[in-house]
Amino acid sequence: MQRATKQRQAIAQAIGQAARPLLPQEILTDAQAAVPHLNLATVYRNLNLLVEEKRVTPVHIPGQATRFEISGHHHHHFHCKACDRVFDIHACSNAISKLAPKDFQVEDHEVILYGRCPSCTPSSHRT
Amino acid sequence: MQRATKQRQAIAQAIGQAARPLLPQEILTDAQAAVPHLNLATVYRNLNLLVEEKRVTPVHIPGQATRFEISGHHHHHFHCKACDRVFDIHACSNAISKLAPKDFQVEDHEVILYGRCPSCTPSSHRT
DNA sequence: ATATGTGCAAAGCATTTGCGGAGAT
DNA sequence: ATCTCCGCAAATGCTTTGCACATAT
Repeated sequence: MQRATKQRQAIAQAIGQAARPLLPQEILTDAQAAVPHLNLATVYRNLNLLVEEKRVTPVHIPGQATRFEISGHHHHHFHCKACDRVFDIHACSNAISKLAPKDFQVEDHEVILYGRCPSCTPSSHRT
Repeated sequence: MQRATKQRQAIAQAIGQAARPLLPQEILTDAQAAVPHLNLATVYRNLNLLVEEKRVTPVHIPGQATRFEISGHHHHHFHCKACDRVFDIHACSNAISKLAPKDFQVEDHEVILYGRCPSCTPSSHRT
C-alpha cells in the first residue's frame, strides 16, 4: 500500500501548482519550501510512481532533462529557443497519425514545436 | 581546416549506408569493420562535427540514446514499441505548425509516431 | 613542421539503486 | 511492530573532455 508522506505531498503539490512542465531539479527546489531536507533521489522515486499511476506525465525535449507535468487531456508542447522554457499547446491535429504508411500501426504520437514564446518575441509592432 | 582521416570516413560511411537512424554504438560497431581500433569518443566527436555541418541530423526518441542519420529533406520518425527501431516517415502535414496560439512564433517542429512497424504487426488477416 | 585528430582514461550529467535508519499505518 | 519510504552515497549509462601521441596537410 502507498503511504502519505510529507515529501510525497510536497512533490505532488509542486507539480500541481506549476503552470508548465518542471524539471526534477525545479520540483526539488519548490518542494523544499515545505520539506527542507528533501532529496533529489526521493523526487525521482516519487516521480516514477506518479508516472506509473498516470497522475503525472513526462515531457521529453531533445537534449534536455525530462520535465514533468500533471496528466491532463492529450496535448503537445512548445519549446522556446530563447528562454528554454516549455509550454503546453492545447491543440492537436488528427492529420498527425495519418502521416505514416498504412502498414505502420500508429498508436500514439508526440509533437514538439520550437520557436519563440510570447515573452521572447521581439515585439515587431514596437518599431 | 578539416582533415580526411580514415576514422572520419568510416563513420560517415556507416551512417550513409544505414537505412535508418543509428545509435553511436551501432555506428561504432559498423565503422570498426574498417577501423578496428576506432573509439566511441571519436565517434561522438565526429558526430558532433557532422551535425554542426548539417551533414547529419540527430534523432531524439524519449528515453533513448540519440540516434543519427544523414540529413535529407524534412521528415518525421516512427518508433516501433515492439522492436525498438526507428523509421523515417517521409511525410509532414502543414497543419502542425498551426497548432500554437498566434503569439507563439513557430520556427520548427518535430513529430514522433509510436506504434508497431510492419514487421511487428500481428498479421490480423491471418486469423 | 604544425595543427588537427585520435585513443584512452577520467570527468560530467541525469537518473537509478543499495542500504541502514526514519516514519506511516 | 511492521513494512514502506527516505536520505545519503555509490553506481549506471550516455556523452564530453584532458592529455600525450599520432597523422594529414
